[in-house]
Amino acid sequence: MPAIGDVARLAGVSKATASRALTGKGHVAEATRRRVEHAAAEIGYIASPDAASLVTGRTKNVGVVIPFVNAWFFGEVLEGIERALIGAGYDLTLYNVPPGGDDARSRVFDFFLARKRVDALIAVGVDLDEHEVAVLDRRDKPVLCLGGRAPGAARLSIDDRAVAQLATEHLLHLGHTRIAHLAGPGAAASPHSVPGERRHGFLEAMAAAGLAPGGRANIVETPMTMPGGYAAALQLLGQPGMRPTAVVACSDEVAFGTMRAAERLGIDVPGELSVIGIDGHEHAEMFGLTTIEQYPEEQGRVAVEVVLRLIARGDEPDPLPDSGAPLPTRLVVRSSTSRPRR
Amino acid sequence: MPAIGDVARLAGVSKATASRALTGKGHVAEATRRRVEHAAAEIGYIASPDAASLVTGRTKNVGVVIPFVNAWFFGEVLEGIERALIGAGYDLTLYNVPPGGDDARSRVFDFFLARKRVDALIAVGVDLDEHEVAVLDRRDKPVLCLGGRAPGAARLSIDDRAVAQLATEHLLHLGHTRIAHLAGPGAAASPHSVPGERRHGFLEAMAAAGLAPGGRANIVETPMTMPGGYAAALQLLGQPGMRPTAVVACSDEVAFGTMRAAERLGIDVPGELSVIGIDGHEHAEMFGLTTIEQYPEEQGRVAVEVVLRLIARGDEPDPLPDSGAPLPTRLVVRSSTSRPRR
DNA sequence: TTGAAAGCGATACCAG
DNA sequence: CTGGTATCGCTTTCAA
Repeated sequence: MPAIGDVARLAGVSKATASRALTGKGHVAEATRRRVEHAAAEIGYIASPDAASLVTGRTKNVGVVIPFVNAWFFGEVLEGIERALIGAGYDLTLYNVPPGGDDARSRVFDFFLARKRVDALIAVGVDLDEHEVAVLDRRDKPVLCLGGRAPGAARLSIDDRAVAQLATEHLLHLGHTRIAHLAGPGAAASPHSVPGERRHGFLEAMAAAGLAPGGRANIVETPMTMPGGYAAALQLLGQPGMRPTAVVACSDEVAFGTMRAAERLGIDVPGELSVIGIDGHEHAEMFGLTTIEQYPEEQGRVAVEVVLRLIARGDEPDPLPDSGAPLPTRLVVRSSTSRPRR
Repeated sequence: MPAIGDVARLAGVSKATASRALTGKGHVAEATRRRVEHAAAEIGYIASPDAASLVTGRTKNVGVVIPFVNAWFFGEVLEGIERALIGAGYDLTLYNVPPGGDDARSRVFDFFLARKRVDALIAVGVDLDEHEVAVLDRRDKPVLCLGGRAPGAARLSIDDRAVAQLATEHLLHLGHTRIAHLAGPGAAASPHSVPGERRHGFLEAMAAAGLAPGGRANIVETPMTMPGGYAAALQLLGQPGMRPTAVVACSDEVAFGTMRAAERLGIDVPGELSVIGIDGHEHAEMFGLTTIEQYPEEQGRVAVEVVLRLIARGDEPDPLPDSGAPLPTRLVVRSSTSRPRR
């Protein structure tokens, strides 16, 4: 296994020069650099990142903490992050931290992330507490939250409240008045979580239309999955009487479940029930789902961009793009929403 | 940032003893060990994995190469692998290598994996060529394939051919004779790929029943996604005449798309069309899909088990469990298959 | 059981 | 622009 000394010897230079030539840091005569590079190629030299990390303190490795891999939104984000990191020459170390898995979670933060294996952390859809941030901070590892929050950490996200508000307004403008919301887990309990913000946006839009919901029967919480949405929608639509004419689902997957439940119950969409989702899921078009698109893969890309800036910074101010403006979203109207039937 | 020297000093021992006490390798008096551990805890000592790797050559890190993150099967496998690795104290470095992304792929193998950052590689659903294996081999990194193949590497997989055969037989036994197959991409071109093996199993079962397909019209290749299955099924079912009465889909997602297409065309499932999938997707129950389950998360777990054995081995023979028997699968009959209508 | 010292493989400072 | 050398933090002989 050739080391840099071998390269140096073969090229007839010192290790120092070989290093400079290979890393590109420091000045080396063009001719020398070529000789070194040739030598390296010839013996198949590959630098040891461990040795380099040991002295530089940088690992060219970013950690990603994510609550699910197998949910569309998170999978897209992860792919986006991975692509961008690889493109920048960084490795991605994956930590799956599902909600409620507190033991696994503290293990990740106190054992894995406390070591110096990563240069930074991207936390996707997770709220970090002070202790967790402190662990990273003490080691000078920048933290970037995508979607979630962490005390004192950089943060990138869409405006969840505004998005839910817009979704609701879309239905209101169509003439609906009996609108229900399928909220994510913990929406009522954690007002600053993604489900909480979306629920808030829904309520705000309803209130602004003078439709303060009597009782909470028209908000049902559900896991943000298709079977979750299916079950919740059955519950919501099953009883006749004051059945809603429209549903704001907290995610496209929940919306798909809702459409499926409607079908099961013989309720026509959009004739008898309008459904709007949030996400821009890749299946939305196929199902004709009206939704508010966000762009998770692109979000992953941007997150990497920001985090690399955070790593490289010489202490510039806020490295967030667009001075921290929310990430872009877009309403896409399809065939799952229409005016309520007379 | 405390180093092992600090721990040693505080505990009143040498670095050597501190190291032995902390790593558990080598004999240390019980009393001494406790003193060292106390000292370490007191100053918040955390070992530098880089320094350790530099001398041991082990990184406690396993690379995972996977073609998709955002497809149910692969997401499950990835979660299973992650959980098992973390449980064993290993980091997981993720490399997403989509089919056809040859540039990205060679970058991963020749740049990222050629370095000594990982102790082993798990390749999920990817075939590796000799060069790619050689890169790892030369560095003594074991390779384990899950689903795919690599020359000379350990391999774990279900029996794809038998699975497709069984799926087809299920339909045959129900009395179907006009059975179509929605195959994965490259099924005809690459007989040893997963889609290829499944296609083969389908054809074998058909031939065994004396139903050698006239023409290839009853095998359509499609991306293994729901929209893919939808489009392919529209094409397959759209023309009346010799429309099949049953479909073997190469995956559950394709099966879902097929069911959706049938619905769109007003074809009743299972009355006019039986559909069987392969995977055991978490939505299968909700859609009433008959399928052959495999257990991707569990497969991930087993893969980790094997790969850790590969890393640790003192050159024992075949470290595959069950002497290389195929991974378990199970037929689950639901409401998407029935006897053909008279 | 413990300690002293020799590396592991690179980078970076300081001279020249 | 280039070379010598200290250094990063740990593990591991080799002796005691």
